[in-house]
Amino acid sequence: MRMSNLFVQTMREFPSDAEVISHKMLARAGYIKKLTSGVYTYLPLMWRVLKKVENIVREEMDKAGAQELLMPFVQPKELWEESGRWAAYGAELMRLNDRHGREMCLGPTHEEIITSIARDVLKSYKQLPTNLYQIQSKFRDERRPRFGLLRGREFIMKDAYSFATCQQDLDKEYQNMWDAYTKIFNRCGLETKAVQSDSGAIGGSVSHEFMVITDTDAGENDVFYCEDCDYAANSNHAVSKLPQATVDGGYNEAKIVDTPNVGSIEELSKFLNCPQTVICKALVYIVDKAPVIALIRGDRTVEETKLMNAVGGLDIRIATAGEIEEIMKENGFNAIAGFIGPKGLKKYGEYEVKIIADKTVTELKNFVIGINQTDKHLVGANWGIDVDMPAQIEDIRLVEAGDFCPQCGKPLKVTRGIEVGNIFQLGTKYSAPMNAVYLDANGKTQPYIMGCYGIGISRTAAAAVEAHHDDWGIKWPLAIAPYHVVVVPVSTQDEEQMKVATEIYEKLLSEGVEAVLDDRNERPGVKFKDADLIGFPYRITVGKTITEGKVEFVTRANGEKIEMTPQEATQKVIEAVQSIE
RNA sequence: CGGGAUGUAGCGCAGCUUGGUAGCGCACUUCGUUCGGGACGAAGGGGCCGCAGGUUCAAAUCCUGUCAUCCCGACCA
Repeated sequence: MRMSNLFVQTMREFPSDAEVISHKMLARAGYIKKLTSGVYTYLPLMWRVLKKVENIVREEMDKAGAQELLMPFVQPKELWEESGRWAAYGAELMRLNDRHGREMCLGPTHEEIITSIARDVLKSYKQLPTNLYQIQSKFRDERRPRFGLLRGREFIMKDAYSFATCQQDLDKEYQNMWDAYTKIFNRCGLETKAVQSDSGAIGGSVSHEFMVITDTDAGENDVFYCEDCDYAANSNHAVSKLPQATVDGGYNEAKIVDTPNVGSIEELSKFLNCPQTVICKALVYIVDKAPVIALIRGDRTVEETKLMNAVGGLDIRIATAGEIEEIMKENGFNAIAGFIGPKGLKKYGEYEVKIIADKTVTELKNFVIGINQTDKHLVGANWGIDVDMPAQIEDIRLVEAGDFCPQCGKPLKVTRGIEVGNIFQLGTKYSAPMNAVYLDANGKTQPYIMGCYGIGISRTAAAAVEAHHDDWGIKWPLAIAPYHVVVVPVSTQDEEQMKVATEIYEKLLSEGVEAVLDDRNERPGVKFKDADLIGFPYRITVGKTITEGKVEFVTRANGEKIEMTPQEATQKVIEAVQSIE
């Protein structure tokens, strides 16, 4: 490709609406163009990158024994009602009507479709296990699209679904996919960490996310991991052993004390001159419209996903001041947030008040707790005497750096990660309600044991930019770069330079190297800046030293510049390209 | 969805307070000079000033509404 023909417009400045580095770089270097919020055109350079990521994914999936297909993007409501997700999925599902008023949606994921296809074909245990995948655009109407390709509403995803007759086969396929993912991300030039995660709206039990570790804003997930063993988990799922802490308040007797305007744990701890660890904090949540009181030790934070799962809900939020007021009133109290306690809270409208205690509060003695009276707290409380121990005790706390590893007891570290892939064990979550069954060896019908496996293709490409860039631009890993090399004649007016540059370029092309010849009549500075910004892994500069038979060979990844002959430079690129897996 | 901000050329912005022929830099076209890290000069092309109402002799500017975009909080590839 000649640069003069390449469909690209680099910009001197970053677009003002971009926040994270991958978005800034990709927009400025002419890879993507926003159409509307969270929806981007992949311009020719970007599309080449995406196709490379796709091909790596495709090769490894095929090697792992999965078969590719392509399912429709538009899907009928009926299938989603079979699985129960038409109601459960919420506003993120892009719904629309066809001309007959039939309700449809744009596929955010394809469990329903694949299950309906599988049940028509996979009728015998002899056809199992099997794994089907596709690479396709997905649509999710995100509450808040941001970070460019990292959180678009429309994005490209590889999604795979496995069907098995038993848990052992699912376990095997799960491991098989795990191994394939490790290879895929390695080949893309990305270091990933597999972390345990919550399985969220897709459902199921066991799941892992593949995270690109990056301590920047672009990493939307907190990952807790242990350096001494293999434990690693998303913060929404992580558990830990707690460091030693005071749990006995040391009060001789239970009594109600005035705590005027002392609504926060920090203030309360100062006011009473007691550690935060001897306070039992009560937080009011609304889970799918039902009220839930979460009890947790004062120094700790509730992990809302864990709480939501403990209740079995799909949506969680902290209650508003107004809702708290109503709940209090309905149960004969009058208190504001900061003075809430579990005692005496029974109902809210048609719902019962659920009380969930985190494990951290169960060991408290002579502790401090709210009693649903504004400006008052009970000190010296004990379970079973002053307050009933809640029936449901769960781990609902957010792990903190410095907590101890649940496996080996060493301190946990925290970092941020970009989730580029995930693997789930679904079990019969879809096959059972959708009556997706096969006949086993005894002629009995059984639901498939399913798994699903996703990779964000466009997100992976963006994550690669997050992981590989500098102030001047992108540093693509060779395997997913849009082109392998740019050949730059310093002056297009100089016949000798142009001649040698063109020869190098043509030789590279003939050897299967994806090369660009920067034949623009621009000053060298412009060409170098563009080369760095676009991120060609290699650059061969043909300048004045060509009279001595030398060109400059530049490696973008490390900035190394070496003088060599045109033949040597050409050979170096050819070898590098041939060494790509 | 709640809170905050912004919409003026492909990109980055000024102009708005105090209404009066729509500007600057980059990019683009032509000519000339330059030529190893985003050159210089000259001459050009490109705007429903987000959209719709209103006030006014006159609106990018004032008023009302609306739409869009971005940022901060709860979800996920």
